[in-house]
Amino acid sequence: MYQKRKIVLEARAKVLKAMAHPSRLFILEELEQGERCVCDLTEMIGADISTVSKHLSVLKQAGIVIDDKRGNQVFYQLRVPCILNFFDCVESVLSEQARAQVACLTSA
Amino acid sequence: MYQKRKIVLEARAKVLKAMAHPSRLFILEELEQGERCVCDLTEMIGADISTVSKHLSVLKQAGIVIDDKRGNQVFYQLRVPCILNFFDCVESVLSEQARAQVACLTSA
DNA sequence: TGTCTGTTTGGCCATAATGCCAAATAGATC
DNA sequence: GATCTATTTGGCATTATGGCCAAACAGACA
Repeated sequence: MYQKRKIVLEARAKVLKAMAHPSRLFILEELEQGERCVCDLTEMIGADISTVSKHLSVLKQAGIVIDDKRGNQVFYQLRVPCILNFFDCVESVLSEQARAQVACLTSA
Repeated sequence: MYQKRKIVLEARAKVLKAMAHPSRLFILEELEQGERCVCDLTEMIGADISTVSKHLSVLKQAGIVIDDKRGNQVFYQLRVPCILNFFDCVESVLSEQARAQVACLTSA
């Protein structure tokens, strides 16, 4: 039952795992606007450039972004722009949580 | 720039992180069909029941599932069924990967 | 009450993720 | 070639995750 789907589910989990970090989500949102170089993203995030570079490599490894070296800069862009549509749903998880908390408070 | 969105992105990342495991994805797919007790899921997954219970608690903590104790069994169900719509997109990431690999092979 | 079944929790170990610094690499430009 | 800039990689410490076993807990039911 599970064994049969395991390969597929492992592949999906890998993509989700790559997205599951606030800095990487920020990068994806930013790339939704268009390509960005590592230095731009580094400045916006405010972490060490090596840290940002590693985040980008995680996203690249997962197949979510692609890179393009021009001159001595590397530009990253989304490979599959739909990736951010999901957040309507994630947000509904979060707003359900908020609603439940309010309900809990008002009933107390 | 990033600091302003950090809180929101951390919340989203938490939800994604909770989903980012093959057994937990399997659980979500299974719950899409309807509620399941821990014992059912444990048998399907084939891991220790304590392991499955912990996976369920991760999903519950993230607000993705809710539990309902009836008798001495605990039934879990999806709280936000849309959670699985996302996989059309995740699949497109994966199929892009596959396509790129084929392209790479044929050009070699 | 005793005990059986189903589930959760604590403890432990092995492995993976995060983030910084420092060093290596690659292009550009002098 | 020397050097400057942009980026990646290696190394390390810290923390989180995944999985099992054993123990605790909670209902059901004799």
